[in-house]
Parts: sequence; structure tokens; C-alpha cells
Amino acid sequence: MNNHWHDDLPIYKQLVIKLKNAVLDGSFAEGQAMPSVRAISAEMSINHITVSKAYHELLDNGLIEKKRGLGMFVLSGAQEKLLAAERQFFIEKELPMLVNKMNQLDVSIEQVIKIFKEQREGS
Amino acid sequence: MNNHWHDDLPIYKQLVIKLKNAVLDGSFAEGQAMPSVRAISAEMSINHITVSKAYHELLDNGLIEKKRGLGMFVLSGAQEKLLAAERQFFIEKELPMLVNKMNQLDVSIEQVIKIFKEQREGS
Amino acid sequence: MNNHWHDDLPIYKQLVIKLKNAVLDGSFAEGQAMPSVRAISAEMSINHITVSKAYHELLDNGLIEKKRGLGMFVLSGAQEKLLAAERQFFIEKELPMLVNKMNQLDVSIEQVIKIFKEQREGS
Amino acid sequence: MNNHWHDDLPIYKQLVIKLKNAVLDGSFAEGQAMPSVRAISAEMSINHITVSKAYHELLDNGLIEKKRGLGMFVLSGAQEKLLAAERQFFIEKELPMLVNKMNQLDVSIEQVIKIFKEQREGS
DNA sequence: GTGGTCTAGACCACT
DNA sequence: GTGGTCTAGACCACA
Repeated sequence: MNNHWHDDLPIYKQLVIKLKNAVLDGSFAEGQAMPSVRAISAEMSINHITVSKAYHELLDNGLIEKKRGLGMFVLSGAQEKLLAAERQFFIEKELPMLVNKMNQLDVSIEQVIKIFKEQREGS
Repeated sequence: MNNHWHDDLPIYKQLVIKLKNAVLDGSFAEGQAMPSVRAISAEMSINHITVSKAYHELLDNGLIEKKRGLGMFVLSGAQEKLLAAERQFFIEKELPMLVNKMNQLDVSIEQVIKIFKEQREGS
Repeated sequence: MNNHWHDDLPIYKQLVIKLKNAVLDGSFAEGQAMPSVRAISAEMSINHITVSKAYHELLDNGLIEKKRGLGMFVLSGAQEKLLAAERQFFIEKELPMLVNKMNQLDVSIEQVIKIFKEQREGS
Repeated sequence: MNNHWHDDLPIYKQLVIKLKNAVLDGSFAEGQAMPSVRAISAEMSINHITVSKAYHELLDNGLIEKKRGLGMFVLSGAQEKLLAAERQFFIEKELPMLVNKMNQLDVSIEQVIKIFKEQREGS
């Protein structure tokens, strides 16, 4: 987890994204305790309230749970739930917009495929 | 042009997008006068300062010009210029990010092609 | 709106209750602007963030909407929605608990009726 | 005695309620030994300090007594004392608040009676 | 140790 | 004017 921020998105939102990615790729296993608010706060030099705000978004999304006096814990099924939600959003919302823009800008499907293949190999 | 706003983008930005789209699809032909600030302001019930802000972004982008006492006019070459700029941004920035997300979410290129074809036929 | 707090409930929660009551009894009519965050903040001598937290709870409950740069507005249907929600919660959750406790403590239904009638007259 | 906690009340408070209910319904007879702190701690997987805190509340309420080296014992008269206290609190504090809410939400006394009867039969 | 709340004051983008 | 974000530091309840 780096601590390099860009400022077109609020810090807590960027943190939400990082945390979600960590859940997605399994860095935070289900049932496991998340790093404490103050730990992140110290490690990344951001206010604990800012961290808390990020955690609350995960809480609202049903990805983590709070145990009083103990901390935040990854809920079982969180990884799958997150993956499903992101995939659905991507396919139902982002992809159609992408295609729409392709039509508007006269970008051919071949160009997309080309970039897709390039990036596959590069990574 | 509807007047339904969402909240995740500033109104003036949403207006910029609408105006650019209108130039892109030829609704505002080159050399033609743009609707007056107060016309848009009234029609969409938004503050004239907000409209003005949107127009200034188009001015800065070199898509329109101001003729004193007459109003704003679409510059010649605006459509093509806009098309080129958007296409470049799309290919160099947006597409790679989307492809990256596709990889992360295990979305196949076939799904993109499928949606592409569906949307082609539908429109 | 008074500004006398008890401390068994966080200030922002107490504020939520006050605001909901104001919507319930029609003090804030639908479509009308809510008092600004800073206005309440000043009037009640509480931090604006605390007020904001309360407003966000109303936002999440779908009772008010935010208009960028303009403020918070009571949504149409808010009063009815709130009334329905509270009544449902009362009947499905609170009442059964009440009855359950009555049984446990051997409190007769007659006593409840008596208090009900007294309070009706008193108010 | 289950071990499923909710988050809107501290665990030790929830435990206090459970223990009181057990005294109320006679599960813990007067003069009888209460389960040891470590027994409850183990059975419910909660910290022994938390259990201790709950027991201290019962001690302060004069419902149990500590016999050095032997454990906690239900005081004689505990059941009746508890019943009286809870009944008084219920009638003087809880009922008026509920009735007040009934008026605000336009819930009729007939609905209460209906639910009362249903619950009587059901249990 | 955990998270929750609050303050006072700053700065920002938007209308 | 509107709300949003962030900080630094304080205090609290809970386990």
C-alpha cells in the first residue's frame, strides 16, 4: 500500500478503492481483521477520521463488519460479492458507454482488440 | 437537450459535454451561432454564470469564438478538431484503463464484441 | 428548534431525530430548502461537520436531495415516506417487544389503556 | 442462552439483560450459584472482563452477592425486586414514551390490543 | 488495544 | 452563498 495521492479524488475515496482492491486480490482474507483505523492513519499519515470514512463505505457495502472493541473484519463472501458487483457494473454500465463512444468517435472494434492484445502481453 | 442533472459531475461540466456532443454530431454547424447564454440559462433553469463557465471552457478549447455584441460562434474546423481530440484521449487514456479493468475482472474480449454488435444493430 | 442536548445519544443522531420530526410535522415542506448546514451549525453552536453527518443520514434515507451549490431540499413524498417507515417499524418491531415485555412483567392490557387515555387527554 | 450479538448495545449490557431475564423467569433460582465468569466467558466466547462487567452491574443492583472463593449467588428476593423495578420503569418511563409515539404516528389502541391478543395465543 | 464523536479552523469547488 | 474534505488534537466507551 503506497501513500501517494492524486487530488482529483478525495483521499478517502482513493482509500476505498485501495481497500477494495486489496479485498479483491485476496490481500485481506475473509474473516481476517482489517488493519486498524489508527494503524492506517499513522502509516499513511492521514487523519483517522478520513480513514474511518473509507471504512464506513465498506461497511455500507456489506464487505466488512465491525466487532465492538475489536476492530473491522472482512465478511465471508466479501471477495466474491465485490467481484460480482464490479463485473456487473462494468458490463451493464461501462461497456455500453464504451461502445457508444466508439460509435460516436468512429473507433473500430479492431482497434480495441489490438489494444486488448497488447496490454495482455505487456502485463 | 434535456435538463436532468446528476450529481456526480458539476453542472457546467455536464453542459460542456452536451455542447460538445452537439458540435460533434453536427447539431451546431461550423460558423453557426451558439444559443445565447440567457437562452440556455432559461431553457435549462440553471444560473447564467454556470452557462458562462461552460462556454468559457469551449472558448479555451478553441471550439467557439466570441464576436462582441453578437454572441458565440462555432469555429470552422471545430467538429474535426473535437473529433480528433476525443478520439486520441479515448484511445490513449480511456481504452487502456478499461482494458486493464477487463483483465482484473476477467471480462473477455468476446463480451465486448458481443455488446458492440448488439448496440450497432439496435441503433 | 432548541439547542439542549442530552449525552446518551450522539449530537448528530439527536439532530437527525429533530430534523425528521420537523419533516413529519410539516415544518419543512416538500420541495423546500432545508436550513443550510452552516446556519444550523451557527444557530446551535455545533460543528458544521456534525450537522453534515446528520444531513447525510437523511440523504441516505431518501428524504432530502442535494442540489450542488444550492443546498439540501426536502424530496417530494418525504413526509409520507417517513410516516410509513416509522409506523411500520413501530408496529412490526416495537409493539411486539412491548407486548412481550407486558407478558413478562405481568402488566395488564388495562393498564396500558389507562395510560393511553390519560395521555390523550393531557396532550 | 444464545451467543449472537448485535451491535447497537454493548455486549456487557446485552449480557446483563440476558442474566436478568434468567433471574426473572426463574432459571437462576434464589440462593443458587450463578455460572462462573470463566464458564460464561468460554461458552459465549467473550472476554472475561466483559462478563465481569456484567456481573458487577448485577452486584450494584443488589441482585446477586459475591461469596469469596465460591462465586456469585442470587440473593433472596432478587426475582421480586427485579420484577418490581422493571415493572415500575416500564410503566413510568417506557409506556408513556410509546403512547406518545402512538399518538404521533396515529396508531390506535385497538392495534395494540390486537397484537396483545395474538401474542398471548401464540406463546 | 479497538472505533466513535466532537471541535475549531482551514481550504476547495460549485452556483 | 452552498456543501465537501481534511487536519490536529481531544475525550469517550468498549473489549
